[in-house]
Amino acid sequence: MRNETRGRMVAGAVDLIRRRGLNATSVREVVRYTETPRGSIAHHFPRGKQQLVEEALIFAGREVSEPLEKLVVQAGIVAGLRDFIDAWRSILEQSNFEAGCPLLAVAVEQYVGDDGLPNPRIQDRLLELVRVAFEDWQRILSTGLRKEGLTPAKARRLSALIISSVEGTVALCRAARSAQPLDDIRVELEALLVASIAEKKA
Amino acid sequence: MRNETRGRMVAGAVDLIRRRGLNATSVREVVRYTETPRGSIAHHFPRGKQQLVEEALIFAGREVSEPLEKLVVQAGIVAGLRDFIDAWRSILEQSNFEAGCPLLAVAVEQYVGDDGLPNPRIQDRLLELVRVAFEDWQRILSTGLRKEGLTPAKARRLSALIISSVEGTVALCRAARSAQPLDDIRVELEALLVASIAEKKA
DNA sequence: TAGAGACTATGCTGCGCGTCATAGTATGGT
DNA sequence: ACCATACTATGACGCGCAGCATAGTCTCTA
Repeated sequence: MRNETRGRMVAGAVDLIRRRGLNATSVREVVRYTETPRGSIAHHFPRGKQQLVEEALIFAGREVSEPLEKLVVQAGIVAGLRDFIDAWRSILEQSNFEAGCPLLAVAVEQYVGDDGLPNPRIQDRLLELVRVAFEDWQRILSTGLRKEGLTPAKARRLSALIISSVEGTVALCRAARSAQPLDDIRVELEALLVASIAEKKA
Repeated sequence: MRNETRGRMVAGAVDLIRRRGLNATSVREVVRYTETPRGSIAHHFPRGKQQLVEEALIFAGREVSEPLEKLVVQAGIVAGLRDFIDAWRSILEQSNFEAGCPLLAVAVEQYVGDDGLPNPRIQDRLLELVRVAFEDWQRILSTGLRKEGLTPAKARRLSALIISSVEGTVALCRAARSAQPLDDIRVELEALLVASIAEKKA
């Protein structure tokens, strides 16, 4: 009967990974945090923590890509960029600069199992999910840029710059406890986009 | 007494945090990894893991800023950027895309102590060190940009863009197991720098 | 050459972890 | 009424962890 408990657990895992990172997020903590029954974790996620994290990454990726795709298609790449950045600013400010991007957290850590050793098998699987999510975002931005007349290569490079600089800036903002870096790169990225589009149209 | 053990421990902590992240790096693992005596950890770092990590962050920050400053002063900002990016590419490729930036790792996680809970006191101290290191890098790049005639505000924004995009890209490269994103942003960042400088001189 | 201070060896405590096993409860269909 | 199935409750197991304490060893100097 597809209970809501499962969804709460996934969303809670996303939120904890955002804040603490991958290895600092234990399944027991997810259970406490979401006030869900501890006994249900093995029931809903028979493959344990690995499965919970996998679903969290997929969920987190979609949470970004779905609204982004809608906006880029409807309002164009510049509006899409602005919204992309604003969304991250909200996450930062509403968490008092304690929350970041769960995908970045997984990309920067290595999964270490209960034996205290990195598990390459699981690590590869998680990185694959991170890669797919980032590629998805990049595809969306890239498509929007090509609609403005940019070449595929230029669109690929610019969308890579957007994603990596925003991801990096979110981390910088956490360290600085300020959204200033986000404002700074927003100005530069917008100007760069506008210039690249104008140049192509000339 | 000129003991090398201490230095090996700090360097080992840097390397492990680079690969695994902050919370996946245990003091005992540092000792195993560096083949240093376990009993010496409490001797050289009386404040325990916190102190070891603090020194690792300072060390890692300097490891970047010192060669960067030299190069920017001697060869200018464009050469500095190129070298900055090349250095990160080396770290990625020589580790088979398993190592990243230890500062970023700390910025993205929360320090969780042996009680399994985040420790805000220690977290604040670590974030402060990360902030200082990033600010140092930014100061160096910013100074190089102002020497080319850019305004302070523009120099601040561009240097923020450089640092955050490179940091973000290093993470993306780990997920993609490829240096392609780094090449992509290098092209765009160099073009942006050259254009910004030329525009100012006109 | 003897002693002091720097360094190393090793075991203990208490804790949280992920996983598994077992038992209990609720609910919907027949 | 019954029972299968979905879900929840709880405890045990073995592990690695950080921190600490105690005892042993080395080395430089006085």
